[in-house]
Amino acid sequence: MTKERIKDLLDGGVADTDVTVEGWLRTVRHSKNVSFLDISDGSCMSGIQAVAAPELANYEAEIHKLTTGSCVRVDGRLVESPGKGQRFEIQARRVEVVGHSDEDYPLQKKRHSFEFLRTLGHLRMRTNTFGAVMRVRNAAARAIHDFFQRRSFIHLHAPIITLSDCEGAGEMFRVSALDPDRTPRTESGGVDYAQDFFGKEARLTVSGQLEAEIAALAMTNVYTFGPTFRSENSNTSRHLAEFWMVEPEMAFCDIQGNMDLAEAFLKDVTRDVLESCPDDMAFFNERIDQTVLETLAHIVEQPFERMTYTEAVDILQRSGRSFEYPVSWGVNLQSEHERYIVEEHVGRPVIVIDYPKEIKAFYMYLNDDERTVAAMDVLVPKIGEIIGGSQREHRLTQLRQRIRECGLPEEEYWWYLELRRYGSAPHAGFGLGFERLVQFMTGMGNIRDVIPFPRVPGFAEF
RNA sequence: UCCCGGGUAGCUCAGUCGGUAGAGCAGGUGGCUGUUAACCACUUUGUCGGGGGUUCGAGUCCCUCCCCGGGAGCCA
Repeated sequence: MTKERIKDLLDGGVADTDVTVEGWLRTVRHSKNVSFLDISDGSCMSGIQAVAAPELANYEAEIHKLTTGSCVRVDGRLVESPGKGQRFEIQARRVEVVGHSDEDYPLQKKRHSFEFLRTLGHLRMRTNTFGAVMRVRNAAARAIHDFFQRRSFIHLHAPIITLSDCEGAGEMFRVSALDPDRTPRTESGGVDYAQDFFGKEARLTVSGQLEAEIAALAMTNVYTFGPTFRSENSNTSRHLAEFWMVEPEMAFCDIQGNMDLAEAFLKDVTRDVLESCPDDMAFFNERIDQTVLETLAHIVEQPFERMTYTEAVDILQRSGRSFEYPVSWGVNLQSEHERYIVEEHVGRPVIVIDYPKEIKAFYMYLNDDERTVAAMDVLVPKIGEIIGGSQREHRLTQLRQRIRECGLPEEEYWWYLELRRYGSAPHAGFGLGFERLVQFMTGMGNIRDVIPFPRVPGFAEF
């Protein structure tokens, strides 16, 4: 008698062997002479059907009263199913009710709205969709580590708590051990953070990039894959207050090498997930977004288009389109502009580089034209920007100049500047929002449904 | 944060001109059946998102707040 996961039974089970499965009932169908239990253990899309006959000792007392959501352990014989709809089923020899489910179990056999399921964070993973999301998310995470490990990138654990507001990448959550009702004050009346836990004002990280640069200038190629926090009041289907970010950083690398890595990364990870989760992906293509497999095939098969910001502006201006936000050289590309270029003009992913320095961060490499920086955005259909990155400014003089131009306090970047004094090297990297990648690969419309426990303004339940 | 659209039974929704609320599903009871979101009959269930206002009377009209969705901004 072997205890196996349902996935393994359906993939490689041998008929007429004894098996044990443990899981939760998706549905139950009781007849007078037989009960059908659809058991799922989360290991794969489909469950397995167990058939229980009235001869079983606890049939009347327990089995016949089983309801959806109950947890059971079934010992029995794996047999070829005489019924339609499944290859194997289990002729139960023993059905143990591990955990009874009350009759007000909120998950029904019919389809639920994702909004409703969001209020059931403790149960929604038992549904088809969230099970599939969790498995694809897992496969994508593994694919990401595999991609970098194959290339000898070192996985860097960047800090969660940070003292620097460096990047200015967004509003940050404060971290404090002070009693909020009795905060110590300085003479000028402000909070005296010198008395706080770290002796300074501390926050949750918005990016591991600057720490990744430290590591790249010692280990050559590194990547971070960890949680990131933004306290912006963003109420959209693409933003979370807590999300996971992937940030590779490479020494001896310029914007071209950065683009090459980003493209290879998306292609490899996508291919990997398509191969490792065929059933889940078929489900998403059938029930969630009927173009998702086609879109992903494009990612894997077709080369990404590459263009400069200046060329993108030119395309938009000559498109004959009237955009809500007019296009001119120097303005940021809006969602509508990115979508036009990706979905209508090119029809496949696009990498845009060399943006005006005024609309990009201080740390980006100043190009020879002294008007643009070596920034890079990877744009994909529907999601828009999925990757943002740049070649970093590794020259001390230029970096100092840019910090001044951006009105940032030089002293707070002392270590970042020192990296440019002690063996600086050209380096580049990018950031990828992991949930946006999962959204893109599953076709799920709302980012709150591709993370197990979403944190957004006004909501952090479960 | 801004602009739209919503919030009615456990879920998904309908509710006409302002006249005191309905369907399907789920749950319950009974029946039937190697069933597949099973089926058939009967049946329980409502602070109509909260507060205020207009009115003889408000699910319906007005104000306000909260929440959800779509889009935008910010961004990943």
